[in-house]
Amino acid sequence: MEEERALVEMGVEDFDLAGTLSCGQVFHWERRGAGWVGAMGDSAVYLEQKEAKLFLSAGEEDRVRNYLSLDHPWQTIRESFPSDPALDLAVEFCGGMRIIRQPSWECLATFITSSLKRVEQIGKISLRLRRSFGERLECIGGEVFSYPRAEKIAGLREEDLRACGLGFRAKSLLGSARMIAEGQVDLVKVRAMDDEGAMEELRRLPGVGEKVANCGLLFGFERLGAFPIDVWIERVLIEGYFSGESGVSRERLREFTRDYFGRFGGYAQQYLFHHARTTGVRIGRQG
DNA sequence: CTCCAGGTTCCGG
DNA sequence: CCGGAACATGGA
Repeated sequence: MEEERALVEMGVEDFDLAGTLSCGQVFHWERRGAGWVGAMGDSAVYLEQKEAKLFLSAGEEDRVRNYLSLDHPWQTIRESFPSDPALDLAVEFCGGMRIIRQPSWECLATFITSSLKRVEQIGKISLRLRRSFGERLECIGGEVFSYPRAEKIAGLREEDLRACGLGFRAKSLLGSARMIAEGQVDLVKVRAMDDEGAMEELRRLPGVGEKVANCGLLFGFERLGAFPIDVWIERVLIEGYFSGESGVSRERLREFTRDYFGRFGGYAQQYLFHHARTTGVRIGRQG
């Protein structure tokens, strides 16, 4: 078919496309047939994996390689991990999953809208914002939409955002977009800061606390040592590393995760998160 | 109908 | 510094 010719093939090693796109680090990729469609920033692309081959929209090879972090040294990362029952299991389950390079604003904005929402809901909010206020793009799998720029959102009203299902998060997203549009926070400068400085700067934005800032740093600024602690990771840590002890303080968890998981701690975190969430380990809940 | 979701912020002790 | 509560919305 005519469309088939617009796909090119790329060899990949130690890579899992489905896991990478659906592990909860990015929320707007949609399944289309045997593959996925979505926007990498302002570029639409179709992606499909068959074993060690990746099929993608022609002309997007370099962007895809970069976006999917195919250059990350997966074996090195894996070997840098400590060995313990919880992490060993998660690494085996998540083999080939990459921390991708998301544009910093859309990553940060998406996580601002993530608080007290399930992963599926975060995706729906992202897609509604994109369809309502983003740019329409086309690729082989159909149409997709880019994430609206901070300047675009800054010009909207809170109720416009609430119409996309944001609830109380609308105020935070709007406030953050305005601070960035006005230049009060410069994400380009954040990129040049050290981890602590970047964290401090991001937390000036409304709706950005420690957890969201860490997600931003890990997924949007390639700080692979950042270790976001959410309710899932907290359970995993307490069950797997603190013998189920109750009342482990935030500070103790922070201190433990800062050194224990090594310089690629963010990778370990995402593997633990995805494994726990996917295998349905739910402590303190029935079912 | 009730409960809860990749949290943040504000408040009182 | 710490624990609690409010905060909107939608799906189970």
